[in-house]
Amino acid sequence: MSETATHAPTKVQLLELLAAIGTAQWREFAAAAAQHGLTPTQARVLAQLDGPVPMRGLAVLLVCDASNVTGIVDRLEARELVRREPDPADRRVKNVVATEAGRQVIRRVREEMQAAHGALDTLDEAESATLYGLLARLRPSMEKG
Amino acid sequence: MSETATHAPTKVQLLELLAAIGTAQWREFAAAAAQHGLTPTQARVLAQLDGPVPMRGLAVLLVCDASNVTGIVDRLEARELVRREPDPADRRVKNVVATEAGRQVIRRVREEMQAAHGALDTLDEAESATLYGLLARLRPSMEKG
DNA sequence: CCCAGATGTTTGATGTCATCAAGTAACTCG
DNA sequence: CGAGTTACTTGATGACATCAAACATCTGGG
Repeated sequence: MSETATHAPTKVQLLELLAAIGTAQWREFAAAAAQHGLTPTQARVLAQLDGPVPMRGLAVLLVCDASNVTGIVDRLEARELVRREPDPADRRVKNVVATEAGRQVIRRVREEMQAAHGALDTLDEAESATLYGLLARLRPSMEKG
Repeated sequence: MSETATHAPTKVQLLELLAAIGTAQWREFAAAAAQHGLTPTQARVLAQLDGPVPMRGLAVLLVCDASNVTGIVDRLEARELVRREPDPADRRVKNVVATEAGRQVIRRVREEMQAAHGALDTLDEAESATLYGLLARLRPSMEKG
């Protein structure tokens, strides 16, 4: 049998395993970002920019102070990966938009992440589906805090 | 049986889900650490200190420059959560040991993490075992990088 | 035994991220 | 309109992170 299911793990073991995988993934992301001269935080911001996002919105997404976002976007803008546009509806807000260069860079970072992940190929379709289902059930209570 | 298995998710979806759970877990860890006046990094160091660990060893565990560890341990030592002891076998190395206070603090941080995690109670034993098995298989290739 | 090279730790310079407090401009609503 | 909220920025400060360089100590081959 698939000896996938071993004995019942403790909560702690499961949490530690999740943590280990989480940090491994984070390190890969950081490494991929670094290859393009980005800090992990900068890459994270770029990853959020599907469309225009106000500064405040970024602060919410990153769960950090708004004043922090100013600096991060400053540095991204200095490298032309991002642009600040005035919001037509509210003159207080500035919307952040990825430039073409910015979109390309983050796309490459994502590609490298996937490439590095033959990891998932060790699972067949049924297993992926099972894993996905279990994790999806875990997610909401993990995010509640 | 468990109708946990939905349709086959894409690799990307699965990776994003893992990432979401990873950051949720990280944020909880950071929050728990903060309640005891620790930065996430400081808490992470304390978590490694089951026994004496040389500075260099910490740098390896944290995957960072050795000079960085100096500062982190300086701050922990200033708060008496940690001590530097000379290594009897090699006079170059200094072993870092958690003080009693240090052990207590990190124990509480861990407790708060678990408490916050009724998350895992949504899984029955069989499901936990399955999840653990699948994640355990994923882990090695994720860490290869 | 002894010296050249490797290793462990620290210091100093620099840059990014994080917070908080305060300031300015613009919106909202009674 | 004016009081209060909201969006963004600036400035101060502290924790991480890296690199380069200094220093003491270990190690191995001659």
